[in-house]
Amino acid sequence: MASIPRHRYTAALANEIETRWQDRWEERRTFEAPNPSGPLADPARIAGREQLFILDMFPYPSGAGLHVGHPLGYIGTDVYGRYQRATGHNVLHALGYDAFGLPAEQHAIATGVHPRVNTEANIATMRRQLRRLGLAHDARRSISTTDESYYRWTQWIFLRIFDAWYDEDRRRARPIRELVDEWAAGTRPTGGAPWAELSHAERTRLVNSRRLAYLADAPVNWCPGLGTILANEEVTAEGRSDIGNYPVFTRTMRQWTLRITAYADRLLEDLDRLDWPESIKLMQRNWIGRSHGARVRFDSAAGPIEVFTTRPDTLFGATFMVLSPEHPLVDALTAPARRAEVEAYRARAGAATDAERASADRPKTGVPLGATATNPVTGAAIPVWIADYVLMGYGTGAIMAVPSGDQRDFDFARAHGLPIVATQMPPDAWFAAHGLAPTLDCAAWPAAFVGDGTYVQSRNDSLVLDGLASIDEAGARATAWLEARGLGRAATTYKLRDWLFSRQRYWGEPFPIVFGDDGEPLAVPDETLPVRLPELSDFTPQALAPDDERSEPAPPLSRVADWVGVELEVDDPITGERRPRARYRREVNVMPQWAGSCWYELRYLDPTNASRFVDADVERYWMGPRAPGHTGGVALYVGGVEHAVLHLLYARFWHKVLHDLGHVSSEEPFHRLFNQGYIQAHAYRDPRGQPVPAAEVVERDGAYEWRGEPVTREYGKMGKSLKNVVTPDEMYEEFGADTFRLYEMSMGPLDQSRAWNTRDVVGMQRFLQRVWRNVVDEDSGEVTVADAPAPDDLRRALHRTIAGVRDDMEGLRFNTAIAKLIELNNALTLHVGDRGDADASGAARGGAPREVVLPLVQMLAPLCPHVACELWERLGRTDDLTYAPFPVADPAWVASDTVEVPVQVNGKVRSRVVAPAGATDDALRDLALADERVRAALQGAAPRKVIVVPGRLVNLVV
RNA sequence: GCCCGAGUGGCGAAACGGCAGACGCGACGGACUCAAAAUCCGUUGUCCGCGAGGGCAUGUGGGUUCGAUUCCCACCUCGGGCACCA
Repeated sequence: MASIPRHRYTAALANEIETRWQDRWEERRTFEAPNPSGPLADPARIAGREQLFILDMFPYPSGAGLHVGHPLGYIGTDVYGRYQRATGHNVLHALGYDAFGLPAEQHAIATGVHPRVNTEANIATMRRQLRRLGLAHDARRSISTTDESYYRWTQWIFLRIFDAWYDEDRRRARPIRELVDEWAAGTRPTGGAPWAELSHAERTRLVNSRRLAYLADAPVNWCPGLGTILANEEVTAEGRSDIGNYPVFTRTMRQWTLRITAYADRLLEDLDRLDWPESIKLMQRNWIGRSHGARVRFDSAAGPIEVFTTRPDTLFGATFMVLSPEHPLVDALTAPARRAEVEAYRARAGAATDAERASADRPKTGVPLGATATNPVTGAAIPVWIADYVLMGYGTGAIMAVPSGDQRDFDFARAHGLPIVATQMPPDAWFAAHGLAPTLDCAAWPAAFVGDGTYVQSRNDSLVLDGLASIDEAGARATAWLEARGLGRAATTYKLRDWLFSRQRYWGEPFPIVFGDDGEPLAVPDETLPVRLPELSDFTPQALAPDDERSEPAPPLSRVADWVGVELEVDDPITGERRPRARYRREVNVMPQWAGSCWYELRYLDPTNASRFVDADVERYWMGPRAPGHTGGVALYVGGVEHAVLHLLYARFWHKVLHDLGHVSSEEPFHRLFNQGYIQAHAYRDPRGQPVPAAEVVERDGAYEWRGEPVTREYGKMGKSLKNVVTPDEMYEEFGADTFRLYEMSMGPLDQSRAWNTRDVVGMQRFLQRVWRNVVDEDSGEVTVADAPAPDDLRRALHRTIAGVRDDMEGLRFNTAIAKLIELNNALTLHVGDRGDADASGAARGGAPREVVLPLVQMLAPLCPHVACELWERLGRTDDLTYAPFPVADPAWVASDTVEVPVQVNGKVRSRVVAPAGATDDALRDLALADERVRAALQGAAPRKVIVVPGRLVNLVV
């Protein structure tokens, strides 16, 4: 041990430096970002600096603690933020905690510790672990969604949504009072009986039915295993809960629902204005699932049946109809002779879980109702069936079946012997691909034909599609024909459903809603917020068997009688006047996990504001639109891809409501989104399949062993159960935070997933040791830099590095920025000479030039700030490195006077020539032709063609 | 099934259509050490050759181009999303 030089940059020294600088940053409040006004204002520090709001998806405070994968994105934003501070920006960067919701509550139930106790302990642990990472966060702005001072405003925003309706004409939300006023004034039809003829109760129900937050009896995802309903987005394709993997059943219940579908078009169209990864935009587009087509009326004995179709052009091929088993007209249409069979089928369909109904490749079942409907273009009476492949929740819950043009209908027709009529002649290639001669006899077809084909057998007295060849044109003609006769109209349908917003749990925001005797919801007055979540000693949901579909939700809050009953003065939604004090019953459901994350970025801006959720000027400063047409929003939002259709859709929706109602200037919450990858790890199992500690596995000749026993390797997430967790604390201990940060950033592009390899971390530690050694003598601790100017080649390397690193930092390419800095330091080391053997010899060579060392340290600062600050100070700088202007490349030194140009013969590199920078094409060609090796390669032949890329390459084509 | 994305040394990865493999790990050789660790220096895609040098190489097969890891088409493999959405 004595042989290690006293002043070597070891983990111990790194730890000492890091904790010292972390304390100093905190004392000096280095990372506090000033607001333009309000309690966090500091106009002097804002002047001349452009604002920049960068954001991480905030974590939920897990009891499991952090592993090395968690901070990847946080380090990325920290590096970017520190770089932007050095380029003169006023950077807002903070981190809060998403602490309400099912994960925290499930954990609390498992451990028997109250979620608040748990949550607070976990937040404290995470704060400590993250502080040790040296993140440049403004600590004043950290919030937890469970703080009363926070969820008070979550409730307040909910009330704004409750008190709003969507005006389709103006394409925006408006206060519900304006709707009441327009109805009362008679300027807007109610869609039913005139306002004046309605009773107060009827008016209340009408108004409530139009709110953006409404109670509705609707099919919901009931999950007895969790004791709550779930949003569609929280249910997996297998029909199980995202959390806990319990069965989910479809049940009709009266639940809070948010009218996100009103925003479907804007959520879809505004994606085009966002700087987001295309893949995420695509996922949101698919989730919203807008389809254009037509609604068409088919008359039946029980009244008109309306269908939605994207292919009105194929109406002539509609040979039967299929209704969803839950369709309201099924009863009326069912012939007495068919009733028993229909009822049996409906019962079976109802009992099937979503999982069973979801698999697309199972046989198409269904039963006929014994009724017919009239095809509006052919006048034919076609049979009506029910089948579970038609879903009540999409379109109208009924379809016209065109077996020749839709594979599902084709399968169904084949299974049940229903007629198939072609309306298009498929192209010859289609038949050829199926090994078939062209024919209109669909009995010979192996599948439905979907695509452009010439229309046939598609005409009646007044509508002729025959001879057309385009789906769009034929569809437009058919739709126009239907519209002219009142039989249908162009229509748009979405996959997106309204957002089921209540949970029968304890650990969430209580609704700021009470009920009177009529059972209609009423908003509690704003000034009574927050509606506090009562402290319960028994917070567990009632134990329900996960498979018991018939169980009933029992929200824990319903057990708190003195909380549920409340005496209040509330405003009458119809008159707008305050009612006399009376007794009400509180809503006992709570909001879902996603509520708090729908607006948290706004609270970072103004965390202490007691009179508004965020000050308008402060919001405009940080998030306002940057130019006409700009959506505004966070400048850079970094997080995992798993929230593509959950948090990211919900937050956009809330933000748009707030924008419509004039509460925020930005139209979108997150202007630029970046998805960081995941850090994964190898895990190892012994021959019995038991995971063994990954850290103790050794590799021998390409195989893996643990305690002499062969083990198998797999790859996946880090987790306790796989015994492959590596924690940041271990990395701090073994290498220091700077090395850890550098390693994570050097592993590859930030948006790519990669495998953790503790073995590789040492590379970055060696790099920092070499940098350190170029500045500080390892034995004496003396700073050894020289004031003499750097030689030209070193200076050139410096300026090229500066230009490259700036580029990489802007583009979040930290891995290549680090590679460039290592190269520069290697060049510097070469210049200083091998100092491994002597102290005097290094000094004799004059040490590393200060003009290179200082910018190198500055460029390192965003990546490994502690050691950079330490070196900066040891180099005699007394100014704050965090705000020292980032080095600027001198173009004169980025270019060099000579360039080495590769010479190709027929596209293969045969030689290189050195030419002056800016040499003409002719000069380059002559140099190339004069080259010995080129002449050998040409073997006396004269090039037929010469391609010269100035400064880059010569290619001689023989 | 449909829709995205990705395939480059032993490993993580670089490369505005222009020198494939920067940078790091590992491995091998050396220095220092009684020794080991740590650190430092050198070599390291692959094949042929003593060498100078040359051949082959970016999942596979085609194409565009003077020139393709990069652009286009088809296929294979892996990863992700959606999944009876009419």
